[in-house]
Amino acid sequence: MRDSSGKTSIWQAIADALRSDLSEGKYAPGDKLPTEAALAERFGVNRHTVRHGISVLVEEGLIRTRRGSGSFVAATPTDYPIGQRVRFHENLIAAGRRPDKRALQIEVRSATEGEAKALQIAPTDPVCAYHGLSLADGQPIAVFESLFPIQRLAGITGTLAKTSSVTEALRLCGISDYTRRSTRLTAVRATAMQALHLQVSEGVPLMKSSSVNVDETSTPVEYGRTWFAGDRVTLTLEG
Amino acid sequence: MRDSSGKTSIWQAIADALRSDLSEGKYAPGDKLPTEAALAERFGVNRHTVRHGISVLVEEGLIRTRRGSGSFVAATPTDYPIGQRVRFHENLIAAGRRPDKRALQIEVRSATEGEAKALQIAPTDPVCAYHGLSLADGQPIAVFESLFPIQRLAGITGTLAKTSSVTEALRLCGISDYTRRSTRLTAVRATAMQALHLQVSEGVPLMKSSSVNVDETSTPVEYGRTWFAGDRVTLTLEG
DNA sequence: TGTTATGATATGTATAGTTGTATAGATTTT
DNA sequence: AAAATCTATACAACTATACATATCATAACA
Repeated sequence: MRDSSGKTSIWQAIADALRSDLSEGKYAPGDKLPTEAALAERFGVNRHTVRHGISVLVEEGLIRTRRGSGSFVAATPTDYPIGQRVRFHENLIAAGRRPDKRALQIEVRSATEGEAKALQIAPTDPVCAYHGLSLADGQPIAVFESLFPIQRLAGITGTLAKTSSVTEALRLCGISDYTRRSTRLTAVRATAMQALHLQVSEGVPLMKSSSVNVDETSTPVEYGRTWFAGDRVTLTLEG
Repeated sequence: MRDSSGKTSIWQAIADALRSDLSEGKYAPGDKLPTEAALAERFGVNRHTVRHGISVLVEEGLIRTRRGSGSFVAATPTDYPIGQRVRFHENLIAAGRRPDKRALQIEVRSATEGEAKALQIAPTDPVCAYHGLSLADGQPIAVFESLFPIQRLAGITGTLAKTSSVTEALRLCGISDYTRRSTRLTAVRATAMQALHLQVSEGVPLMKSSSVNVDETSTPVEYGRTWFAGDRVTLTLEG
């Protein structure tokens, strides 16, 4: 059978079969694929052969697997424009996705030297550190840490806990509008904790963004660092 | 093998995260950690995985868990000096802790041979046996049994029931001061009953102290045996 | 007032299912 | 002969679910 004419290996045939299933919309993004055991039974092959086929699609970014849980259809990468006005919520709505944020930790601490410099405050001045997770259609796309100068934004700590929206929180502190002054991008490897939150493997490349947002008087109101999952987000720069 | 490949397991990442939280002082000793369910939600993993991470810190002695109550930051070991003058209350105050005693049982019985010898009384002479629990900041640190020669200390039984303080009870019996004549230390395993009171697992190591306190005339007034929880108390010997 | 009952909450335990990894061997292809 | 492919087996790691058991706060009750 196999050796008669075709040179395609079994694992390749399985990968092709699954790929066409996906392109035909048989499984929607986020859907759970049959278990490896079920697929092995369906194709009449060993489970390892199925795994080989699946690994190809994982490599292509079409499938995400989660140990103990199953294999899932991956969402297509999200376009995320970075320009003068960067708004997470608006950006994702514009990209046709459902945005969501999850607060991981909100604390008040003193700023480090570099943070104080970015925010143009005195070293060791208190800041509100907002640690969280950004999701698109329920899939995590970035972890972030936003720092706010408390002395300029009284009460923002309590506000963040309720809204989880930076724009909203700033508005309630009297900042009706803010613009991005600077953005710096680098590529880093995911730490174990970042990988855990982003549901990727430790060490995969992330895009790290360090940015400063200022109000109408050009006074820094937020210093944010965001780590985007490289295979789920495409940063776009206008111009 | 695992660390060479650079992959950190999830439970290890969680243990690391919690450990750094503790070392950063995010949670003070005695504080309650978030529930396992809350941590599982925060990390986006199953509760069992969180439990695995927590169990590591429990093993390290950084965390104590209490079924039905929660997980708590373990208090650092209490320094307990043993010298000429040993006063439970004073010792713990000096260590910056809140002392407390809980009487478990107070009975009058006849002394055993060894007890009589230690107290220098006739065998089968009646003694007041004071069984109790010592706590620091609400956490049990020792179970003890104090024996008092009734014939020398009339009315001490009723006094103990009120004050629970050995020093106070002896003072009310005319013993204005007492000093320690001897202390013997051994290590034993916690019996089921001791483990229950100390809220530890059966079989964990305890430090057993057998001591004799004498009044100004060098007459024994108390023969005490104390079982300290090994991981919550550090006995210090001056000199 | 003090005791008991009750419900909500939290940890402990058990079982089963799923993906990840390792090892070994057989078969086919190069 | 060597490499790639596939099978077979076993175990580790994580998930999912259910239930047991301990604790705590509160209400009901004597």
